[in-house]
Amino acid sequence: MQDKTTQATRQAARNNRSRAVSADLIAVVIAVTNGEPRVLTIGHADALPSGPFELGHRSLQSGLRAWVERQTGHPLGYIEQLYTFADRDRTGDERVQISISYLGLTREEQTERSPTHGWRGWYDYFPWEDHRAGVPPILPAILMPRLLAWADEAEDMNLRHNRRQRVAYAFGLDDRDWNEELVLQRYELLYEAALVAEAARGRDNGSPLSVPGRPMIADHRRILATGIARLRTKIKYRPVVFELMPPAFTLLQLQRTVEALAGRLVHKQNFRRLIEQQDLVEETGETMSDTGGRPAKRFRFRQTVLAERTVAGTKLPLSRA
Amino acid sequence: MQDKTTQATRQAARNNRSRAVSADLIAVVIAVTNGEPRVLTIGHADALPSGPFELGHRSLQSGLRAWVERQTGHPLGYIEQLYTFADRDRTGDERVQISISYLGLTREEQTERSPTHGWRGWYDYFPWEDHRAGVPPILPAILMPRLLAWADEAEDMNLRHNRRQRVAYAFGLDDRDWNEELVLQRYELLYEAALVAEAARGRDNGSPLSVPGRPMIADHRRILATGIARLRTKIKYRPVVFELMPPAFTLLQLQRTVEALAGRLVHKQNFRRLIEQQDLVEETGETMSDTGGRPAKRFRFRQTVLAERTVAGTKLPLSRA
DNA sequence: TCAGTTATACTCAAATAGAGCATAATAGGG
DNA sequence: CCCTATTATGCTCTATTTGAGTATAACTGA
Repeated sequence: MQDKTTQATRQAARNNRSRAVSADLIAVVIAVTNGEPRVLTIGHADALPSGPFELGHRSLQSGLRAWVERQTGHPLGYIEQLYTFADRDRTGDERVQISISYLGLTREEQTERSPTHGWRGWYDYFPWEDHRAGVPPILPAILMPRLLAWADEAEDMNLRHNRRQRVAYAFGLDDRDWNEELVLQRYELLYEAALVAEAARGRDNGSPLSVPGRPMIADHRRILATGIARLRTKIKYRPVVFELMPPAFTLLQLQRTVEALAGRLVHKQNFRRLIEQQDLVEETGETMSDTGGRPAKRFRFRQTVLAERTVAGTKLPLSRA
Repeated sequence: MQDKTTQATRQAARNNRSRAVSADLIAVVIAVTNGEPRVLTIGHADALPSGPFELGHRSLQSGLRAWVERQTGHPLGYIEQLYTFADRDRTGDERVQISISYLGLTREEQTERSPTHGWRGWYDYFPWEDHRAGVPPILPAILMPRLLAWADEAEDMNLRHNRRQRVAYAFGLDDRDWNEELVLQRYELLYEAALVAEAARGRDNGSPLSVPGRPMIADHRRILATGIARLRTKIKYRPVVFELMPPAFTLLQLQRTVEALAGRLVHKQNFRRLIEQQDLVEETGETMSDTGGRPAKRFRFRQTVLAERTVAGTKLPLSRA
């Protein structure tokens, strides 16, 4: 049934030339604890869990789960693929390295401190991304002036104009709104403008400007940015937030989690309206009287919505204020 | 700066265990010609262009471009990554095969017929996906009865219920709307229910039911479904349709292209309203008097929107009728 | 009992989306 | 030249959806 062209192609896939490939699995594992989004790291909080895809692994996903558990002891729940990229291995040999990155969502267990891994607030890496308490001072004070200076230092007029527009768009300048999804674009601009530590590595320019945000090894911070961007996009149309919630929760807790992820505040009443009218949750019957004020009903996620609509829709109101 | 845990991890990536990996690049290349979406195929229109990622390739993308050009002579414009998956190589050796799939958008050049490749309407592979002329007869006549029968043949009550719900959701039964984005979910249901030819391959069940849609080798039809789903989703929030358009076009031509992709019709006046108010296009000044009726203005895509908003938004009105 | 705080129910207006009507500008056939 | 068919284009109208604000309700702690 298979024809010759096809056979030839598939045959080629098995011959020598493609042998020098190794595949790494890299995990961006997120939890939200006490209203802060956190990422699972290893080393000195400067690396994401990762390891090679091996013959023993039944699938990419199971290989990833195995690595994360081995390195951090933390079992993974929900995971989804982020992106695959290839790098010529920098250590000199002819090997080509393929990295397949995943986004994982869990809840941070009451685990012991460990020297080999830990949870770290993601805004440590991206301090300019948290707009819950208004625009972070670092933006107008440091980043924007430097970004604009970088844009203006371009010789070519078109390049200058292009840089300015990209900055304005990514950082919501002029009359534009801040778009919390553009995490990756912002990181890349900062990288291009050499305003993150990673940018200095390859080069020999000796200007170690004090530069914001904790760096990571290799391109791990970039991968983290990709994961954050994906998550910020996805919570708006899929019920993934619930992967980060305990079995029962109040609507305010749910709201705080969404706000933590989005890095911006939400209109409380509208948030409730949207959640309720979508039938995403049901009351447990209990009520919580924790932080002063009227006790809140507790809810649980209606697991059935996952069955009903495998690709269910969820909407979240992210106000502009 | 790097700590030991990390070094050890990255070291592991280079040792023996991960050596037996080869990476394939697979392309879903789409064009829209005469109001029909078409996919670039090789062989007897039963395979997607693909080939191994090799040392000579500068990047995954350039490797993909090289393979597509070599196999089809067709240069690629816009491409984006779709998904990466791994299979144990079925030919018996211990090799693990990683496939990285891409979506490419171009325009079909006035090329010669070729025995080794060609363009094929994508609805040949998914006849149930074209709802432009109403619900395709194949759905009520063949697929729905068989799908429901498949759901009911489950022993377990919960499984039965779950199957029914998935079918109802994916195919828009009862009061639900048809959701054109669920291409992959529908294909997977049909696969599970053994209603596509590919499903019979691994098994020895000898019931070669007449089954709809042209099959492809391996999992290529599944990859194509992934690409179609991605494209149908993406045209709603990114200005990617224009990659498929000639330099100048009328609004109706643009509309027909969108309809071809979405597999459903669009409200003409609202379509224009949306396109125009988003400043996506500008008049060329010319006018077309082709198919009877009042001549239409010709437009071109405002290339600057790509610069203005690297991740620009686009909205399209997909009516329910 | 009062002040502070959160929960929850509603109301209102602006923006968006879905549909339909009306008019304009062509080609082609009596 | 007039009439008909056909597509282009401009506008109106209504139902929804979204963003925001007001008004109560139900607790805790002083």
